[in-house]
Amino acid sequence: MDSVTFTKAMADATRQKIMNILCCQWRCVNDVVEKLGGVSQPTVSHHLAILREAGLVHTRREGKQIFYSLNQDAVAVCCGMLMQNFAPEKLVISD
Amino acid sequence: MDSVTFTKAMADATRQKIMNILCCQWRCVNDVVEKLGGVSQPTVSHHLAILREAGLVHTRREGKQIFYSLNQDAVAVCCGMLMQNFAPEKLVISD
DNA sequence: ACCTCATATTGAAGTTTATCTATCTATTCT
DNA sequence: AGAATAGATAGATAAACTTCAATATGAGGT
Repeated sequence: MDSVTFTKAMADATRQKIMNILCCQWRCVNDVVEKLGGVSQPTVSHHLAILREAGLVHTRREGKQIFYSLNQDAVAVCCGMLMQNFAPEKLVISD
Repeated sequence: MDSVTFTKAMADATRQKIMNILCCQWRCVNDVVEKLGGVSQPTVSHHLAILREAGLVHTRREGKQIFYSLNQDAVAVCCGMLMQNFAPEKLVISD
């Protein structure tokens, strides 16, 4: 994944709130809708699709429900990429 | 600076190209326009303003020219913030 | 004071994005 | 098979963003 796709996927307050909700736990779509508050289900579904297409979330179906969780590995890799591209002099390479 | 401002400022291909040009060196606006190619001076000026307002570039006036360079410290800090917020389980805390 | 050069600002056009309501699809239960 | 539920998709609208041409600002030189 490239750094533009990554930053575009993250460049929205609602999406970052969703990412926070999905950080460290699996949640079904309706849980996210309720936790967010004030955002419709289709809107949440749309944001989740963007995060999914960017590879930033894991997905798992369980009966009628679909669970999402944040892909922390992807976030970490992308942050590393940003550092390499845009802060190379600040990067500490460990051996 | 918050993570939404940071990712929004970075969420554009032209802006990331500009950031690359300004990485590790000072450049005046016209240099950036020429290095980019195919983008007008006002457009570059606009992108530089967005980066400036986000605190991602340093600025220095020298006669008629204004020089810009990438603020790698800010990038590094913001990447660290993203890691803390969205990849806490991947974060290694050194002592 | 005027002219020139470098950059910023303004205003407009076209595109993308976020959001909603309404509807569709897929799964489970009876 | 039919109803109910969870989530996705479609279509519409309004706001935000990118870009450019034209113009304004500001610094230096003549």
